[in-house]
Amino acid sequence: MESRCENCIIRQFNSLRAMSKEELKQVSDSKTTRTIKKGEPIFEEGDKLNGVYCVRNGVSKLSKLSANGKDQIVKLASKGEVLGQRSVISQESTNLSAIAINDMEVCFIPKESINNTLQKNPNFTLEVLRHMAHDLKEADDVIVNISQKTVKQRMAEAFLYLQNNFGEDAEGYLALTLSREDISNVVGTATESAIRIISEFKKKGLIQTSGKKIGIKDERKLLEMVEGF
Amino acid sequence: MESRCENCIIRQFNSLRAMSKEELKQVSDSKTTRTIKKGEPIFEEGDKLNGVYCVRNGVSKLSKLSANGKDQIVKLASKGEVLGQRSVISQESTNLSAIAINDMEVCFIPKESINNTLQKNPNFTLEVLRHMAHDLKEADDVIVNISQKTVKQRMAEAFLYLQNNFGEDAEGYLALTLSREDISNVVGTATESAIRIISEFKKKGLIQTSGKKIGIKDERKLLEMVEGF
DNA sequence: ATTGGTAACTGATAAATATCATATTTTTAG
DNA sequence: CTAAAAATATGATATTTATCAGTTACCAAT
Repeated sequence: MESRCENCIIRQFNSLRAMSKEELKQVSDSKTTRTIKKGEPIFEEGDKLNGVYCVRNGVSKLSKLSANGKDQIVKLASKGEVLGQRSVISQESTNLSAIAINDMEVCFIPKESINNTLQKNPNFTLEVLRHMAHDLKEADDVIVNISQKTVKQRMAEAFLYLQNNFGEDAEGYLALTLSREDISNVVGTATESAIRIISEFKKKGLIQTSGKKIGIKDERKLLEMVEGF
Repeated sequence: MESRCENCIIRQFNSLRAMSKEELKQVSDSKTTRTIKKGEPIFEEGDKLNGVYCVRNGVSKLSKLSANGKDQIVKLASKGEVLGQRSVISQESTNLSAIAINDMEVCFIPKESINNTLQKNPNFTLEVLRHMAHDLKEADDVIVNISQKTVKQRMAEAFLYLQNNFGEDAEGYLALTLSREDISNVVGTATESAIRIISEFKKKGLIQTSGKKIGIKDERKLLEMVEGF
């Protein structure tokens, strides 16, 4: 049998922690759990969402496809993140696709449960609001980064970001392994350019690689590079 | 004497319309009005804000300065927009500066009034949340635009944006006149590049200029350019 | 009206980045 | 295990964009 939201640890990381016992019970009764295989979409750009997805396991990329077939990854979401919130709140179709980077387990919560709580529980609404304020700040920072930093700086930043947010494995490689293409889509550059810079960083001893895995060897130099030295 | 918020038409355009009579009265009693001259800041990056600013007149640019002295304009805010909301909600210092593009009149509303209402009036909170969801969506779109479109495409888009959001004057020039530097900071490019593209568009008959004023002559071609034809 | 300062503009060049072609390695499907 | 497909890698080149240098136009203050 599926576990109940009331006992879910994940909840501690997101706005659902501001729900009352009764509200959580309702959510738990209406939720369904889904597994998504690596590479499969949870939802796609333009979809009308009937609820939100709470990530229990795995990582999803939120991205938008352009006319020329490239897509830009706007955010990487992992355990505890709630996907589709914005779309449900503003009652519009999503502007982003959510695609699994590795195998995932998510809980689908129908929008009625969310909207209901938004109407009645100011604490919950405020919590969601705080979360969104944070996301907005981050998005603004990304805008400034992309337009003011070079590809090399953004690559360095991306590795540090991955280290800070997803950690490292026992051998010192980044715990979240992205394809070169995904890396280039996070950074906003051509795949070949990303690969070239990886080679360069490796040659300079800033990082090490093993297959597609990447490990940070000289954090300080990477940081300096981000700052523009 | 200053006008009262209860009678303020501006309010219709922002989340303050969700306030109750009593809440509005409190806001009105605690607010102060300020005029800001063209070029002057309302607040600057890193400031701790003690409240929000409701724009009554004029236009402000929200931007962030980088180490190398360039700044990126993230948003243009005009009549009805509330500045500093995010910062007050997340209780952090602002990550953006707000600088007047032309002479402005703004109402300062102490954060206590806002926080108080956020705690007590779910409708208001929800309204603010909806607004922020919209801003976040726009920010995501900007990210994708900057990374996937050429400078030329973004320039074309900027002119159309200015037309749609600020309109035209009697002679068909964009009602909001930005300096070439501000245009380049919206688009995220070097000032010289922006100027060059303006010259090119003019030569091609897409726009016309008169001093620093710019008028759109061939909207359809600009649109096609944005789409990548 | 003159002057000084700033913004707009233009050309030449350099630097950054994308694209195309192709080789090599890794992964996947049968 | 092996063939085919996909991902990674690298070189050559083209394109885009930034930078630097210098000129011209415009506005503000005496």
